[in-house]
Amino acid sequence: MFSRSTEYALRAVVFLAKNIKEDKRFAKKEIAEQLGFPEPYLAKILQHLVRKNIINSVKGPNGGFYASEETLNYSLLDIIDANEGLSFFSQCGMGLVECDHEKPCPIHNEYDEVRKNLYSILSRKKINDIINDLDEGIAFLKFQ
Amino acid sequence: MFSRSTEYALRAVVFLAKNIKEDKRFAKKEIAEQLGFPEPYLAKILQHLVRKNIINSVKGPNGGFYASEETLNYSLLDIIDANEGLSFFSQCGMGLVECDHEKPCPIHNEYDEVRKNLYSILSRKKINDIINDLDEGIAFLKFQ
DNA sequence: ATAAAAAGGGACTTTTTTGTCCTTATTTAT
DNA sequence: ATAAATAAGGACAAAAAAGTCCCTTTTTAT
Repeated sequence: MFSRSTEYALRAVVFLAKNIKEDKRFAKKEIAEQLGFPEPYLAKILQHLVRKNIINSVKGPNGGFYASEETLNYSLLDIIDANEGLSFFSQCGMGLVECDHEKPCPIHNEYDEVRKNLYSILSRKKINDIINDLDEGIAFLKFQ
Repeated sequence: MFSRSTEYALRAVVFLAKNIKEDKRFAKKEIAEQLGFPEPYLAKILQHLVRKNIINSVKGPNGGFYASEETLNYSLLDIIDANEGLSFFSQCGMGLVECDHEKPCPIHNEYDEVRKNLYSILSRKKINDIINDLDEGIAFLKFQ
């Protein structure tokens, strides 16, 4: 549904948020190993998330990436937006440029409903909620 | 949401179905012009749809591509399936291999609901329904 | 001050998707 | 039979996405 970089970003943010208590910085190498992602590519994605203020980083020895309280307050939609934008939620399902409520394409209304639903789910769900679900054993995320 | 080739396929099938009454074969050139698609690439997609029996073709003078009564009975999901398969509807939103109802990832349930909804919409909606919507002026599809 | 450990950033490579070109096979009309 | 019009199909090219490499900057510990 979303691009691979967005998936990497989602999982990396959740990983960092899950370890927020440790008060520790995670080197890209460690994150890449834990999540099984290609390290240099992950580095790009992490850097991007830092520039967007979703996570934080410190250079130098004992430096690395980490989540802050702010991180916990971002929604999944914020992370998707930071990575690939939100055009997904407005583009016509048949690839038409001219397709809107006035002149809907044959699947406009159905798509719109689905997308609005997804949008609302993703914007309501904060990183914090996900951490809670993981802690309570309602959700699972196998790192490695 | 779906790949560009899938969008091309959807629109090409609707175009042919809309002109089913004409009892005419449309050369790839004509279809490409009407829809504004790159002709050789569209040709590939049309050939593929023919192999999947979704549309028909005849070689030689006065040959071309055309929709049959069978075409009208295919659903949008059938066309998506013919083009890119249905992995979209089973893949985890966070890119996890191990994610199912037993061990759901943090967004599994929400995604699942959205996808099931979309799946049911797309499998119910037949090409015939789309043609009816277009004829009745409920939906619009600007060719060219 | 210096060395080492980290992120930052740019250029490059590979893979996938999209798009093009050219030749072959088939069909029709003459 | 032959020529022309068409789809079929394979090889190639360009663009986009994913992934890699290497050098620079910053920070920390000594």
